[in-house]
Amino acid sequence: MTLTEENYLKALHRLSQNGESISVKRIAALLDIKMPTVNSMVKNLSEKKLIKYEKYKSIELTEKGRKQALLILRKHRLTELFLKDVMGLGWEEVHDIAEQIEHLQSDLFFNRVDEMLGYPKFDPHGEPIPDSHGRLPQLKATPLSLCQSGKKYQLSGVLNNDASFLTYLNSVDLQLGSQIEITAIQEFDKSMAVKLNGKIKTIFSALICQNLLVL
Amino acid sequence: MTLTEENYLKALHRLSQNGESISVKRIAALLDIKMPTVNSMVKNLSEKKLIKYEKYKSIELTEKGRKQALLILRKHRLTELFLKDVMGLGWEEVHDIAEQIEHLQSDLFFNRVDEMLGYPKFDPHGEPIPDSHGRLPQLKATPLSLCQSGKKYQLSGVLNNDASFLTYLNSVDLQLGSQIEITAIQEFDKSMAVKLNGKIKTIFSALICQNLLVL
DNA sequence: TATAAATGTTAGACTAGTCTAACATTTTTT
DNA sequence: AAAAAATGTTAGACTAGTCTAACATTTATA
Ligand SMILES: [Mn+2]
Ligand SMILES: [Mn+2]
Ligand SMILES: [Mn+2]
Ligand SMILES: [Mn+2]
Repeated sequence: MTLTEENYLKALHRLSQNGESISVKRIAALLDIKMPTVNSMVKNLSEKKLIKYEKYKSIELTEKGRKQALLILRKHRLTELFLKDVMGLGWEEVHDIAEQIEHLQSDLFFNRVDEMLGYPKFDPHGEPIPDSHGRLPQLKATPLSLCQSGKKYQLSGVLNNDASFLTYLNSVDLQLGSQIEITAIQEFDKSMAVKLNGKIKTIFSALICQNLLVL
Repeated sequence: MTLTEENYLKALHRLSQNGESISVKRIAALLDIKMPTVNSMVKNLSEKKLIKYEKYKSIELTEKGRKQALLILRKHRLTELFLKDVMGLGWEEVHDIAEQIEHLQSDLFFNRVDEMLGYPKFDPHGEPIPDSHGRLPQLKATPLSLCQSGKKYQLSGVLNNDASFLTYLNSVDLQLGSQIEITAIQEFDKSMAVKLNGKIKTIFSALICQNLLVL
């Protein structure tokens, strides 16, 4: 598989995550590529039996395609954790580098990464790492935006990996495992007053709350 | 620069090493690509002022092209040392992976690699690592094939990075820094009887001797 | 020095991946 | 149900990188 095909497969997998059906339009938007280009790649992936496709119908990954996607995701997430835990980079710095290293062809390399990290289950953003057969454990964290006032939660993941978001979390000392107590919820804009790690008090906008996963 | 252009530049640099002049034929042979393909890439690199080229004349890297080549070589060699010293791979395993990682675009990544390794000067095969300005220290090791009988030397580099060669050296416990004593030289085939690390006695063929650099 | 061999170049074709412009189908709105 | 909007497809062009076949130039040999 080419690097381009791998990136399409990853996009396809991501779009199939929230139950919604996959359209040419959505793939094009996610990859910032024009629809006719996507259309021709869709035909190509279909010929390779990586997706199920009929003209004007919505697109689905085949079992084969889904497995391929998950194996690339595995390399991406292992790499991110390696960059953070072994090389000491911040969780806001690792994604762009992993986006390149995920295409590396070397079992030797990734097996060693996996081994050095102690066969980890989660990446630096709390996302589960598929196993070497492409199996993905489901996790049951909920977005902070659906949580109740007065209760205490633990940060278990983030749904947005933009450096600007993660750097903001750094600035309020929030990491995976940090405690978040909701002290009040604003009716009007759904913003939350929170106490972090029992210390910092601040306000989270609705958008921030939607992107924080807690247990 | 594209990955392909980077690989051509590296090849050009390598061919310019032993003083010989660079021909389309030699580039084609080294990269296992046909001459007309090389010809068109040569025109392309020439337009980008990375090489000096006139029809039917021999090819030279410009200062700009040479610097680019050395910066890629820097990434290659830093990566090889990282794979060996940080990740524990063997010197016979690192080249192929480095061939891929050398094309990564991330100063952050390579600066961190450099830092973790303590700003090293040599790669796992004894080759000097160009500095971040593309400057390359010259080293004055000599091939074992030019050395004298009865003297003791120290292995400082290898001129061949094939896994088969390096694995052979592993099998006789030879690493960078190992002692090699020449006990006799065969007139007929220039093979050498050697004592390694004061222990193992064996015979090195002329081809092996040509590929070992010593001080 | 004339011929042959080696090397280099041009021309034209092909694939992967991208685009724009035009056309087709499906979905939504009126 | 008709018209309009949204979405999807086709056709055709372009670039990077590769190839083969044919032609040109330089170098070596007789
Ligand atoms: Mn990521
Ligand atoms: Mn990628
Ligand atoms: Mn190497
Ligand atoms: Mn390379």
